[in-house]
Amino acid sequence: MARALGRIEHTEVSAGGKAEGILAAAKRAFLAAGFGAVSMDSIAREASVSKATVYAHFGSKEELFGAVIGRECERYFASFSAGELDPRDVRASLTVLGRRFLELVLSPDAIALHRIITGEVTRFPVIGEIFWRAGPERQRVQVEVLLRSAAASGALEFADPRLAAEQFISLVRGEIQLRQLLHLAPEAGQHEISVAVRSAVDTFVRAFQRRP
Amino acid sequence: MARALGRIEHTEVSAGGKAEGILAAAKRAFLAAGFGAVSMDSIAREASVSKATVYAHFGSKEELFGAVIGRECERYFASFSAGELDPRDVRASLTVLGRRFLELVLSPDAIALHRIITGEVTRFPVIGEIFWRAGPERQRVQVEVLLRSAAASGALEFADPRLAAEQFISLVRGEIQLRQLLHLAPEAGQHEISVAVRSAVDTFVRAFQRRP
DNA sequence: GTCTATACAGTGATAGAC
DNA sequence: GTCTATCACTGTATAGAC
Repeated sequence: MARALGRIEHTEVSAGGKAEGILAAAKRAFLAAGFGAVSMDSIAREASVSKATVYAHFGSKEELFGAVIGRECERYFASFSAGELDPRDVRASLTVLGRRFLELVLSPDAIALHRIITGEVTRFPVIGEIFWRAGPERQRVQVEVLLRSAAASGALEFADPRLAAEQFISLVRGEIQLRQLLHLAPEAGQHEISVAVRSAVDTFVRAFQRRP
Repeated sequence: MARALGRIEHTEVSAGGKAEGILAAAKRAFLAAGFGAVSMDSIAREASVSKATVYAHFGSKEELFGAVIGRECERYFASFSAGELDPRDVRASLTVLGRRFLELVLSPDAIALHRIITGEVTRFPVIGEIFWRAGPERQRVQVEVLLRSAAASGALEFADPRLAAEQFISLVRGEIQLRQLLHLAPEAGQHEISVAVRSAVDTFVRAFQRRP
């Protein structure tokens, strides 16, 4: 009984063992400061374990970094979906999808992830492809599916739906993501997101509406 | 005479004294590997001076880094210009401008600069604003000037020229820049750039051409 | 200003006891 | 598996001679 209590007290932060606690601490540290500015000492301290325990679970700093990045890529972008959209009202569907996209890629964690991946891709070439497959490529595919059904319903017409999906995403992203990446704006509010999405949808629909 | 010869031999790489040589070496090292992965030792070795000389000119690694970044931002983006364009042939003007834009931002040095700035902006907040003012903001202003004259000549019409300029740049950039940033493509060839610009101009003109 | 030599802190990683 | 203590090494930065 006393032992069980002791164990419960020991798993203060995370409920999934020490490996989870280490991953959580490493995630916070890496996303906040980058790879080079974080030490294994600080991660161990933050996770309330010794440095040797960190090395018992992850063979090196690089390995721990890779585990964190792969995990976060899957976690964040898995939530993006084009489901529950009405393909007949294409304007409303594009607006909802654009809003989901912007809310995701402008979230503080996604911005931090984007920063560290582009900053460290030279040292860890593999994380570029992991990020691309989990994020931008998956998003473009989802948009493309919606555009194809919109074309089938006759509302819009595309010579190249894949390219059109890419262009829609580019319009929605605009320059607002870059401003966030560069720390030029405090945070993107709901109003700002609404305005950006509406402008993008307007321009996109004008360009691709069926002509008589 | 012998002394002069000795001096000439000593300024092997750069013609502007040791500070220039140090800056050149630091630029190559930082752009290739990032801030954290570069040591002052390696910069001094590359510049053929001692480490103490580096510190005599730049008080710290951070100061040297800031000097390199500010310099390169100015150097690269200063070449972008919207001059010598015919505002009456708006399609041709947009194509030329889009090509200039893509050739600039997809150049290996610009990609490397973009990577390191977004990667280190958390540690050096000031470089975000330096980059923004020298690059994206200046480019958007140039595009906006062209769009206003195109609207005056009657070819296109814009409710918000500033927003339209932002959207044109977003369309031209597409996803090709991100693929370069993530090391997913070896390099952007002339053909790829031509295709990307043509698609962007097509969509943009369809969205903003004057309607009867 | 420039060099050689070095101080000093901090890093990633490991050995050995429990 | 986990800890304490320690290793070998590299990093930034500086002192002192010239």
